[in-house]
Amino acid sequence: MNAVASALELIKRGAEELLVEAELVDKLASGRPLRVKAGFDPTAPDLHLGHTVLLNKLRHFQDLGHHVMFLIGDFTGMIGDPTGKNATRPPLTREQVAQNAVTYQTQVFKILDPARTEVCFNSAWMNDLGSAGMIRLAAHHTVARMLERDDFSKRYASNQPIAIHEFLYPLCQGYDSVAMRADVELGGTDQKFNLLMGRELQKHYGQSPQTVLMMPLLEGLDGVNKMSKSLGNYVGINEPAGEIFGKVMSISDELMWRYYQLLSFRAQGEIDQLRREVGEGRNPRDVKVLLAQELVARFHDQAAAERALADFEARFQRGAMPDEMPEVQVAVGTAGLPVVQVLRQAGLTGSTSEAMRMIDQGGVRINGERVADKGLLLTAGESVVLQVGKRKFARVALT
RNA sequence: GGAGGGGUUCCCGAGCGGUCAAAGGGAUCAGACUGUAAAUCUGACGGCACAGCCUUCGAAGGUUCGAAUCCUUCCCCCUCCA
Repeated sequence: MNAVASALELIKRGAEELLVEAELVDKLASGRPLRVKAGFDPTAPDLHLGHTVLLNKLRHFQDLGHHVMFLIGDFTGMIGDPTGKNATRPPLTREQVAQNAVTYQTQVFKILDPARTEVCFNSAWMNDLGSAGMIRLAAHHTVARMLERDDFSKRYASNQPIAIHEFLYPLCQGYDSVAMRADVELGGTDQKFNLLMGRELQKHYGQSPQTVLMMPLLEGLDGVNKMSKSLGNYVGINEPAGEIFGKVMSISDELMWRYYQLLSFRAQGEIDQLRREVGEGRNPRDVKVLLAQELVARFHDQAAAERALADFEARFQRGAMPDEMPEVQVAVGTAGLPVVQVLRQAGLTGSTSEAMRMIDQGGVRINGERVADKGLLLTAGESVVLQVGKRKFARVALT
Protein backbone atom coordinates (compact mmCIF):
# COMPACT_ATOMS: atom_id res chain seq x y z
CA MET A 1 0.00 0.00 0.00
CA ASN A 2 1.42 3.37 -0.91
CA ALA A 3 1.62 6.36 1.42
CA VAL A 4 -1.48 8.05 0.10
CA ALA A 5 -3.58 4.94 0.40
CA SER A 6 -2.53 4.24 3.96
CA ALA A 7 -3.06 7.86 4.93
CA LEU A 8 -6.53 7.71 3.43
CA GLU A 9 -7.28 4.58 5.37
CA LEU A 10 -6.36 6.21 8.64
CA ILE A 11 -8.37 9.30 7.81
CA LYS A 12 -11.45 7.32 6.89
CA ARG A 13 -11.36 5.14 9.98
CA GLY A 14 -14.53 5.74 11.97
CA ALA A 15 -15.59 8.61 9.71
CA GLU A 16 -19.19 8.92 8.65
CA GLU A 17 -18.71 10.63 5.32
CA LEU A 18 -15.91 12.04 3.21
CA LEU A 19 -16.58 14.60 0.51
CA VAL A 20 -14.99 14.47 -2.01
CA GLU A 21 -12.65 11.55 -1.68
CA ALA A 22 -11.01 11.96 -5.07
CA GLU A 23 -10.10 15.55 -4.24
CA LEU A 24 -8.54 14.49 -0.97
CA VAL A 25 -6.48 11.87 -2.76
CA ASP A 26 -5.11 14.59 -5.03
CA LYS A 27 -4.31 16.81 -2.08
CA LEU A 28 -2.58 14.03 -0.22
CA ALA A 29 -0.64 13.11 -3.33
CA SER A 30 0.70 16.64 -3.59
CA GLY A 31 2.83 15.88 -0.57
CA ARG A 32 2.39 19.27 1.06
CA PRO A 33 1.06 19.57 4.62
CA LEU A 34 -2.68 20.15 4.37
CA ARG A 35 -4.41 22.90 6.28
CA VAL A 36 -6.97 21.10 8.42
CA LYS A 37 -9.68 23.14 10.06
CA ALA A 38 -12.09 22.33 12.87
CA GLY A 39 -14.26 24.90 14.58
CA PHE A 40 -15.36 25.01 18.18
CA ASP A 41 -17.92 26.98 20.08
CA PRO A 42 -16.42 29.42 22.57
CA THR A 43 -19.31 29.22 24.99
CA ALA A 44 -18.74 25.66 26.10
CA PRO A 45 -15.10 25.35 27.01
CA ASP A 46 -15.66 22.16 28.92
CA LEU A 47 -14.87 19.44 26.46
CA HIS A 48 -16.56 16.10 26.76
CA LEU A 49 -16.09 12.73 25.14
CA GLY A 50 -18.28 13.78 22.23
CA HIS A 51 -15.75 16.42 21.25
CA THR A 52 -12.90 13.98 21.48
CA VAL A 53 -14.22 11.96 18.56
CA LEU A 54 -13.24 14.89 16.38
CA LEU A 55 -10.05 15.65 18.26
CA ASN A 56 -8.87 12.09 17.83
CA LYS A 57 -9.32 12.51 14.11
CA LEU A 58 -7.40 15.80 14.14
CA ARG A 59 -4.66 13.96 15.91
CA HIS A 60 -4.58 11.47 13.06
CA PHE A 61 -3.97 14.32 10.64
CA GLN A 62 -1.18 15.61 12.83
CA ASP A 63 0.37 12.20 12.94
CA LEU A 64 0.33 12.26 9.16
CA GLY A 65 2.23 15.54 9.20
CA HIS A 66 -0.58 17.95 8.44
CA HIS A 67 -1.25 21.39 9.86
CA VAL A 68 -4.17 21.53 12.28
CA MET A 69 -6.03 24.79 12.76
CA PHE A 70 -8.11 24.80 15.90
CA LEU A 71 -10.68 27.51 15.37
CA ILE A 72 -12.44 29.10 18.27
CA GLY A 73 -15.60 30.71 16.95
CA ASP A 74 -15.58 33.78 19.12
CA PHE A 75 -17.34 35.84 16.46
CA THR A 76 -19.88 33.23 15.43
CA GLY A 77 -20.51 32.60 19.09
CA MET A 78 -22.31 35.90 19.16
CA ILE A 79 -24.79 34.66 16.59
CA GLY A 80 -25.71 31.58 18.51
CA ASP A 81 -25.82 28.10 17.22
CA PRO A 82 -28.93 27.76 15.06
CA THR A 83 -30.17 24.54 16.53
CA GLY A 84 -33.32 26.23 17.63
CA LYS A 85 -32.76 25.36 21.22
CA ASN A 86 -31.39 28.64 22.40
CA ALA A 87 -32.65 31.37 20.18
CA THR A 88 -30.43 33.89 21.84
CA ARG A 89 -27.45 33.62 24.05
CA PRO A 90 -25.64 36.34 25.89
CA PRO A 91 -22.64 37.63 23.96
CA LEU A 92 -19.33 36.85 25.59
CA THR A 93 -16.97 39.54 26.68
CA ARG A 94 -13.47 39.67 25.31
CA GLU A 95 -12.14 38.52 28.67
CA GLN A 96 -14.48 35.55 28.81
CA VAL A 97 -13.43 34.49 25.34
CA ALA A 98 -9.77 34.74 26.23
CA GLN A 99 -10.33 32.79 29.39
CA ASN A 100 -12.34 30.12 27.63
CA ALA A 101 -9.64 29.82 25.01
CA VAL A 102 -7.06 29.03 27.65
CA THR A 103 -9.36 26.45 29.21
CA TYR A 104 -9.89 24.94 25.80
CA GLN A 105 -6.24 24.61 25.05
CA THR A 106 -5.32 22.84 28.26
CA GLN A 107 -8.00 20.27 27.51
CA VAL A 108 -7.41 19.94 23.80
CA PHE A 109 -3.74 19.33 24.26
CA LYS A 110 -4.49 16.17 26.16
CA ILE A 111 -5.10 14.83 22.68
CA LEU A 112 -3.53 17.19 20.16
CA ASP A 113 0.13 17.96 19.81
CA PRO A 114 0.53 21.63 20.80
CA ALA A 115 3.59 22.00 18.61
CA ARG A 116 1.56 21.22 15.53
CA THR A 117 -1.62 23.06 16.38
CA GLU A 118 -2.50 26.59 15.38
CA VAL A 119 -5.22 28.18 17.47
CA CYS A 120 -7.33 30.70 15.55
CA PHE A 121 -10.14 33.05 16.41
CA ASN A 122 -12.58 33.98 13.71
CA SER A 123 -13.10 37.47 15.09
CA ALA A 124 -9.65 38.14 13.61
CA TRP A 125 -11.13 38.34 10.12
CA MET A 126 -14.86 38.60 10.77
CA ASN A 127 -14.50 41.95 12.53
CA ASP A 128 -12.67 43.35 9.52
CA LEU A 129 -15.33 42.13 7.15
CA GLY A 130 -17.70 44.89 8.22
CA SER A 131 -21.36 45.19 7.37
CA ALA A 132 -20.67 45.87 3.70
CA GLY A 133 -18.55 42.76 3.51
CA MET A 134 -21.20 40.82 5.32
CA ILE A 135 -23.80 41.86 2.78
CA ARG A 136 -21.52 40.87 -0.08
CA LEU A 137 -20.99 37.56 1.63
CA ALA A 138 -24.73 37.08 2.09
CA ALA A 139 -25.25 37.77 -1.61
CA HIS A 140 -23.49 34.51 -2.40
CA HIS A 141 -26.37 32.42 -1.15
CA THR A 142 -30.13 32.28 -1.52
CA VAL A 143 -32.88 31.87 1.02
CA ALA A 144 -34.24 28.84 -0.78
CA ARG A 145 -30.90 27.08 -0.52
CA MET A 146 -30.53 28.17 3.06
CA LEU A 147 -33.85 26.55 3.86
CA GLU A 148 -32.52 23.30 2.48
CA ARG A 149 -30.66 22.94 5.68
CA ASP A 150 -32.35 20.14 7.53
CA ASP A 151 -32.54 22.04 10.77
CA PHE A 152 -34.10 25.10 9.16
CA SER A 153 -36.56 23.19 7.03
CA LYS A 154 -37.76 21.18 10.01
CA ARG A 155 -38.23 24.22 12.14
CA TYR A 156 -39.93 26.02 9.31
CA ALA A 157 -42.28 23.09 8.78
CA SER A 158 -43.09 22.71 12.45
CA ASN A 159 -43.80 26.38 13.04
CA GLN A 160 -40.68 27.01 15.08
CA PRO A 161 -39.10 30.42 14.81
CA ILE A 162 -36.06 31.06 12.67
CA ALA A 163 -34.42 34.40 13.21
CA ILE A 164 -32.76 36.10 10.25
CA HIS A 165 -29.40 36.25 11.95
CA GLU A 166 -29.32 32.50 12.13
CA PHE A 167 -28.83 32.45 8.39
CA LEU A 168 -25.60 34.29 8.93
CA TYR A 169 -24.10 31.51 10.96
CA PRO A 170 -23.47 29.09 8.11
CA LEU A 171 -22.23 31.95 5.97
CA CYS A 172 -19.71 33.00 8.59
CA GLN A 173 -18.55 29.47 9.14
CA GLY A 174 -18.09 29.08 5.42
CA TYR A 175 -16.21 32.35 5.21
CA ASP A 176 -13.87 31.10 7.92
CA SER A 177 -12.74 28.42 5.51
CA VAL A 178 -12.05 31.11 2.93
CA ALA A 179 -10.07 33.22 5.37
CA MET A 180 -8.17 30.21 6.66
CA ARG A 181 -7.59 28.72 3.20
CA ALA A 182 -8.67 25.36 4.55
CA ASP A 183 -7.88 22.23 2.57
CA VAL A 184 -9.90 20.01 4.85
CA GLU A 185 -12.57 20.73 7.40
CA LEU A 186 -13.72 18.30 10.03
CA GLY A 187 -17.06 18.39 11.72
CA GLY A 188 -19.91 16.33 13.08
CA THR A 189 -22.53 15.00 10.72
CA ASP A 190 -24.85 17.71 12.02
CA GLN A 191 -22.45 20.22 10.49
CA LYS A 192 -22.82 18.93 6.96
CA PHE A 193 -24.66 21.97 5.68
CA ASN A 194 -22.20 24.40 7.22
CA LEU A 195 -19.22 22.39 6.06
CA LEU A 196 -20.50 22.33 2.52
CA MET A 197 -21.10 26.07 2.72
CA GLY A 198 -17.36 26.37 3.10
CA ARG A 199 -16.83 24.60 -0.21
CA GLU A 200 -19.39 26.80 -1.89
CA LEU A 201 -17.94 30.06 -0.65
CA GLN A 202 -14.37 29.04 -1.33
CA LYS A 203 -15.32 28.55 -4.95
CA HIS A 204 -16.88 32.01 -5.03
CA TYR A 205 -13.69 33.44 -3.63
CA GLY A 206 -11.52 31.65 -6.14
CA GLN A 207 -10.16 28.92 -3.92
CA SER A 208 -10.32 25.22 -4.46
CA PRO A 209 -13.02 23.78 -2.23
CA GLN A 210 -12.11 22.12 1.01
CA THR A 211 -12.55 18.44 1.59
CA VAL A 212 -15.22 17.77 4.14
CA LEU A 213 -14.82 14.98 6.65
CA MET A 214 -17.74 14.23 8.91
CA MET A 215 -17.47 12.27 12.11
CA PRO A 216 -20.47 10.59 13.68
CA LEU A 217 -22.03 12.23 16.69
CA LEU A 218 -21.42 10.39 19.89
CA GLU A 219 -24.55 9.47 21.77
CA GLY A 220 -24.69 10.66 25.34
CA LEU A 221 -25.02 8.51 28.43
CA ASP A 222 -28.71 8.06 27.73
CA GLY A 223 -27.84 6.36 24.47
CA VAL A 224 -30.41 8.41 22.60
CA ASN A 225 -29.52 12.05 22.35
CA LYS A 226 -26.17 13.29 21.23
CA MET A 227 -23.78 13.98 24.03
CA SER A 228 -24.13 17.55 25.15
CA LYS A 229 -23.56 19.54 28.20
CA SER A 230 -26.99 21.09 28.19
CA LEU A 231 -28.64 17.68 28.20
CA GLY A 232 -26.44 16.60 31.07
CA ASN A 233 -25.68 13.28 29.41
CA TYR A 234 -21.98 13.89 29.00
CA VAL A 235 -18.64 12.83 30.37
CA GLY A 236 -16.34 15.82 30.69
CA ILE A 237 -12.68 15.16 30.11
CA ASN A 238 -11.80 17.35 33.06
CA GLU A 239 -13.96 15.44 35.46
CA PRO A 240 -12.49 13.52 38.39
CA ALA A 241 -11.37 10.01 37.59
CA GLY A 242 -14.13 8.46 39.65
CA GLU A 243 -16.77 10.42 37.78
CA ILE A 244 -15.46 9.46 34.37
CA PHE A 245 -15.25 5.87 35.45
CA GLY A 246 -18.70 5.79 36.99
CA LYS A 247 -20.36 7.56 34.10
CA VAL A 248 -18.85 5.19 31.58
CA MET A 249 -20.02 2.28 33.71
CA SER A 250 -23.51 3.72 33.61
CA ILE A 251 -23.91 3.42 29.86
CA SER A 252 -25.96 0.52 28.62
CA ASP A 253 -24.21 -2.64 27.56
CA GLU A 254 -25.31 -1.95 24.03
CA LEU A 255 -24.05 1.61 23.91
CA MET A 256 -20.70 0.39 25.15
CA TRP A 257 -19.86 -0.92 21.71
CA ARG A 258 -20.52 2.43 20.12
CA TYR A 259 -18.17 4.03 22.62
CA TYR A 260 -15.55 1.41 21.85
CA GLN A 261 -15.85 2.19 18.19
CA LEU A 262 -15.54 5.94 18.51
CA LEU A 263 -13.44 6.49 21.60
CA SER A 264 -11.17 3.55 22.15
CA PHE A 265 -7.68 3.50 20.78
CA ARG A 266 -7.81 -0.25 20.68
CA ALA A 267 -7.39 -1.85 17.29
CA GLN A 268 -10.59 -2.83 15.56
CA GLY A 269 -9.59 -6.48 15.73
CA GLU A 270 -9.28 -6.32 19.48
CA ILE A 271 -12.71 -4.78 19.81
CA ASP A 272 -14.21 -7.45 17.59
CA GLN A 273 -12.60 -10.03 19.82
CA LEU A 274 -14.15 -8.51 22.97
CA ARG A 275 -17.52 -8.50 21.33
CA ARG A 276 -17.16 -12.17 20.46
CA GLU A 277 -16.25 -12.97 24.04
CA VAL A 278 -19.30 -11.21 25.42
CA GLY A 279 -21.38 -13.08 22.89
CA GLU A 280 -19.94 -16.27 24.33
CA GLY A 281 -20.86 -15.35 27.86
CA ARG A 282 -18.19 -12.99 29.15
CA ASN A 283 -19.66 -10.50 31.59
CA PRO A 284 -20.19 -7.22 29.73
CA ARG A 285 -19.45 -5.42 32.95
CA ASP A 286 -15.83 -6.52 32.76
CA VAL A 287 -15.51 -5.30 29.20
CA LYS A 288 -17.06 -2.00 30.22
CA VAL A 289 -14.51 -1.73 32.98
CA LEU A 290 -11.74 -1.99 30.39
CA LEU A 291 -13.23 0.90 28.46
CA ALA A 292 -13.76 3.00 31.57
CA GLN A 293 -10.19 2.42 32.60
CA GLU A 294 -8.81 3.26 29.19
CA LEU A 295 -10.62 6.58 29.23
CA VAL A 296 -9.67 7.46 32.79
CA ALA A 297 -6.06 6.67 31.97
CA ARG A 298 -6.20 8.95 28.93
CA PHE A 299 -7.42 11.97 30.82
CA HIS A 300 -5.72 11.22 34.12
CA ASP A 301 -3.28 8.34 34.33
CA GLN A 302 -3.05 4.61 34.79
CA ALA A 303 -2.86 4.82 38.56
CA ALA A 304 -6.06 6.85 38.66
CA ALA A 305 -7.72 4.21 36.52
CA GLU A 306 -6.76 1.51 39.01
CA ARG A 307 -7.99 3.55 41.92
CA ALA A 308 -11.25 4.35 40.19
CA LEU A 309 -11.98 0.68 39.69
CA ALA A 310 -11.10 -0.24 43.28
CA ASP A 311 -13.25 2.55 44.62
CA PHE A 312 -16.12 1.64 42.34
CA GLU A 313 -16.11 -1.96 43.45
CA ALA A 314 -15.87 -1.04 47.11
CA ARG A 315 -18.74 1.37 46.85
CA PHE A 316 -21.20 -0.43 44.66
CA GLN A 317 -20.41 -4.05 45.27
CA ARG A 318 -19.72 -3.84 48.97
CA GLY A 319 -21.58 -0.69 49.87
CA ALA A 320 -18.54 0.97 51.38
CA MET A 321 -18.29 4.69 51.85
CA PRO A 322 -15.93 6.69 49.71
CA ASP A 323 -12.64 7.79 51.20
CA GLU A 324 -13.21 11.38 50.34
CA MET A 325 -16.39 13.30 50.71
CA PRO A 326 -17.33 16.91 51.14
CA GLU A 327 -17.21 18.17 54.70
CA VAL A 328 -19.82 20.63 55.86
CA GLN A 329 -20.80 22.30 59.06
CA VAL A 330 -24.40 22.68 60.06
CA ALA A 331 -25.46 24.70 63.08
CA VAL A 332 -28.15 22.71 64.86
CA GLY A 333 -28.47 24.95 67.88
CA THR A 334 -29.26 23.80 71.38
CA ALA A 335 -32.64 22.34 70.52
CA GLY A 336 -31.30 20.24 67.67
CA LEU A 337 -32.43 20.25 64.06
CA PRO A 338 -34.59 17.77 62.12
CA VAL A 339 -32.65 15.56 59.71
CA VAL A 340 -34.53 16.97 56.77
CA GLN A 341 -33.19 20.41 57.54
CA VAL A 342 -29.68 19.11 57.98
CA LEU A 343 -29.87 17.27 54.66
CA ARG A 344 -30.90 20.40 52.86
CA GLN A 345 -28.35 22.62 54.55
CA ALA A 346 -25.62 20.10 53.82
CA GLY A 347 -26.59 20.33 50.16
CA LEU A 348 -27.54 16.68 49.89
CA THR A 349 -31.07 17.50 48.85
CA GLY A 350 -32.43 20.52 47.04
CA SER A 351 -35.25 21.13 49.49
CA THR A 352 -36.62 19.77 52.70
CA SER A 353 -39.50 18.32 50.72
CA GLU A 354 -37.03 16.32 48.71
CA ALA A 355 -35.33 15.22 51.92
CA MET A 356 -38.68 13.97 53.22
CA ARG A 357 -39.26 12.02 50.06
CA MET A 358 -35.83 10.48 50.19
CA ILE A 359 -36.48 9.31 53.73
CA ASP A 360 -39.86 7.89 52.71
CA GLN A 361 -38.12 5.98 49.97
CA GLY A 362 -35.45 4.65 52.23
CA GLY A 363 -32.64 6.53 50.57
CA VAL A 364 -31.20 8.33 53.57
CA ARG A 365 -28.55 6.93 55.87
CA ILE A 366 -26.69 8.31 58.85
CA ASN A 367 -23.37 6.58 59.45
CA GLY A 368 -24.65 3.78 57.27
CA GLU A 369 -27.88 3.33 59.22
CA ARG A 370 -31.08 3.83 57.26
CA VAL A 371 -33.22 6.67 58.58
CA ALA A 372 -36.92 5.87 58.94
CA ASP A 373 -38.12 8.78 61.03
CA LYS A 374 -38.64 12.02 59.15
CA GLY A 375 -38.85 13.93 62.42
CA LEU A 376 -35.52 12.69 63.75
CA LEU A 377 -33.70 15.44 65.57
CA LEU A 378 -29.96 15.74 65.22
CA THR A 379 -28.21 17.35 68.13
CA ALA A 380 -24.89 19.11 68.39
CA GLY A 381 -21.85 17.00 69.01
CA GLU A 382 -19.92 14.59 66.88
CA SER A 383 -19.81 14.66 63.12
CA VAL A 384 -21.82 12.17 61.16
CA VAL A 385 -21.73 10.81 57.65
CA LEU A 386 -24.95 11.59 55.85
CA GLN A 387 -25.80 9.70 52.71
CA VAL A 388 -28.56 10.11 50.15
CA GLY A 389 -28.82 7.36 47.61
CA LYS A 390 -25.69 5.56 46.55
CA ARG A 391 -23.69 8.49 45.38
CA LYS A 392 -24.27 11.50 47.58
CA PHE A 393 -22.28 11.69 50.74
CA ALA A 394 -21.23 14.39 53.17
CA ARG A 395 -19.40 14.42 56.45
CA VAL A 396 -21.42 16.80 58.54
CA ALA A 397 -20.14 18.48 61.67
CA LEU A 398 -23.08 19.31 63.90
CA THR A 399 -22.44 22.42 65.91
C1' G B 1 -51.57 46.05 7.72
C1' G B 2 -55.55 41.82 7.67
C1' A B 3 -57.20 36.78 9.15
C1' G B 4 -56.39 32.55 12.05
C1' G B 5 -53.64 29.36 15.61
C1' G B 6 -50.76 29.15 20.06
C1' G B 7 -47.90 30.26 25.04
C1' U B 8 -49.28 24.53 30.97
C1' U B 9 -44.84 22.11 36.19
C1' C B 10 -36.97 20.29 33.64
C1' C B 11 -38.65 18.83 28.24
C1' C B 12 -42.71 17.08 25.11
C1' G B 13 -47.77 17.23 25.82
C1' A B 14 -53.23 16.58 27.92
C1' G B 15 -56.65 19.60 30.52
C1' C B 16 -60.82 23.98 28.77
C1' G B 17 -65.35 26.64 35.62
C1' G B 18 -65.05 22.86 40.94
C1' U B 19 -63.12 15.90 42.15
C1' C B 20 -56.10 20.12 39.40
C1' A B 21 -50.03 20.63 42.36
C1' A B 22 -52.63 19.65 37.10
C1' A B 23 -53.34 12.96 32.59
C1' G B 24 -49.58 10.58 29.62
C1' G B 25 -44.52 10.14 27.87
C1' G B 26 -39.32 11.50 28.42
C1' A B 27 -35.46 13.05 31.64
C1' U B 28 -34.14 12.79 36.69
C1' C B 29 -34.01 10.73 41.61
C1' A B 30 -34.94 6.68 45.31
C1' G B 31 -35.79 1.48 46.40
C1' A B 32 -35.58 -3.77 44.94
C1' C B 33 -32.90 -7.01 42.13
C1' U B 34 -28.23 -7.74 39.73
C1' G B 35 -23.12 -9.05 36.49
C1' U B 36 -22.72 -2.47 36.76
C1' A B 37 -24.11 4.11 38.30
C1' A B 38 -26.40 -2.16 32.49
C1' A B 39 -31.26 -4.28 31.87
C1' U B 40 -35.79 -5.06 34.50
C1' C B 41 -39.49 -3.96 38.22
C1' U B 42 -41.63 -0.53 41.96
C1' G B 43 -42.12 4.30 43.67
C1' A B 44 -41.20 9.55 43.86
C1' C B 45 -40.93 13.84 41.04
C1' G B 46 -43.43 22.82 43.21
C1' G B 47 -42.36 24.64 48.23
C1' C B 48 -42.90 24.62 53.53
C1' A B 49 -43.27 25.08 60.24
C1' C B 50 -45.62 18.28 55.80
C1' A B 51 -51.93 13.66 57.74
C1' G B 52 -52.05 20.58 57.08
C1' C B 53 -50.76 24.98 54.66
C1' C B 54 -48.65 28.18 50.77
C1' U B 55 -47.25 29.39 45.62
C1' U B 56 -47.64 27.68 40.24
C1' C B 57 -50.51 26.86 34.21
C1' G B 58 -46.89 34.00 29.27
C1' A B 59 -48.00 39.11 32.36
C1' A B 60 -51.46 42.32 34.78
C1' G B 61 -56.37 43.18 35.97
C1' G B 62 -61.65 41.44 36.18
C1' U B 63 -66.19 38.02 36.53
C1' U B 64 -67.44 33.99 40.04
C1' C B 65 -68.77 30.94 46.32
C1' G B 66 -64.75 28.85 43.17
C1' A B 67 -60.45 29.96 37.25
C1' A B 68 -54.99 26.60 34.11
C1' U B 69 -60.05 26.75 32.28
C1' C B 70 -64.60 32.72 31.17
C1' C B 71 -63.76 38.37 30.06
C1' U B 72 -60.29 42.76 29.25
C1' U B 73 -55.58 44.75 28.22
C1' C B 74 -50.53 43.78 27.34
C1' C B 75 -46.07 40.73 25.91
C1' C B 76 -44.17 36.74 22.91
C1' C B 77 -44.37 32.78 18.98
C1' C B 78 -46.36 30.44 14.44
C1' U B 79 -49.26 30.14 9.75
C1' C B 80 -51.74 32.26 5.61
C1' C B 81 -52.89 36.80 2.89
C1' A B 82 -50.89 41.74 1.65
